[in-house]
Amino acid sequence: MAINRKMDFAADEIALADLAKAISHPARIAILKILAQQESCICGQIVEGLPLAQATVSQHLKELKAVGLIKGTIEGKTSCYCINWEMFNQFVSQFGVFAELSKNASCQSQSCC
Amino acid sequence: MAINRKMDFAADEIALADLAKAISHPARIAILKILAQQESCICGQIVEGLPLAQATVSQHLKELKAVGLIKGTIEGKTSCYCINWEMFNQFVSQFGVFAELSKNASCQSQSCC
DNA sequence: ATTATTTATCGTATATTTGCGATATAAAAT
DNA sequence: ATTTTATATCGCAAATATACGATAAATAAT
Repeated sequence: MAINRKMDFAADEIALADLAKAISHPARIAILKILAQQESCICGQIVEGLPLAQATVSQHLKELKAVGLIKGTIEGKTSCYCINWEMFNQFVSQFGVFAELSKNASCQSQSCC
Repeated sequence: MAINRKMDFAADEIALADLAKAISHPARIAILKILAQQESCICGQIVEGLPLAQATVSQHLKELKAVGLIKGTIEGKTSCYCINWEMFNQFVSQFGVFAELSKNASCQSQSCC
């Protein structure tokens, strides 16, 4: 890669890409589905629900937590995770930007595609 | 990684993860923004608009095209790309699934998060 | 016909991600 | 006090992703 060009992009583009990266693995999609179904809590049952080792699941949970898509607290011996809907909805709403940009597009030609 | 566990997940989870991965780099977010602004066409100006070498941009375009988020056609000497809104909207709509799952969640406790 | 322009692809170096066994940590159960 | 249980972290191997120079391919301009 020689050098990482990530920082040459706009902050909002980096932020959106980071959120997308957080859900760019089927395991992390599956985790979000499990958490959505149970609304909250669910501790280590996530491990049982996935075809991965405990260490690997823990790592995926860490990545989701790092970008703020889930919250996690320690409850005695176990850990408890849930979706951070505020962040999740903020993430999804960012896709509206693309449609807005296209509304006042400079060229509506559709000439080639 | 030893072995790739991707295929142990559900097809729809893999598909959504693949789309998310396609937009998990700021360069590809930036490309989609440029294409949205111009609605269609725009060939190699994308390269000018990005802080990356031509070969790198071409590779990013290829990835977006591979998942169907953009369409591209050759127009004589140049290439013309545009957003595939059908795929884009289908992608975004998939995030609604998570909210739906949470509606009939088995536990609304919010006890720990 | 030759040259210039545009874009895709190849090859390769480096960076990052993924996966997991081993181990650490910390609370609960005995 | 010791053992069991639950989860996070470390360290490493293998897989993927990123970046780009060099080059190919194909059209347009001269």
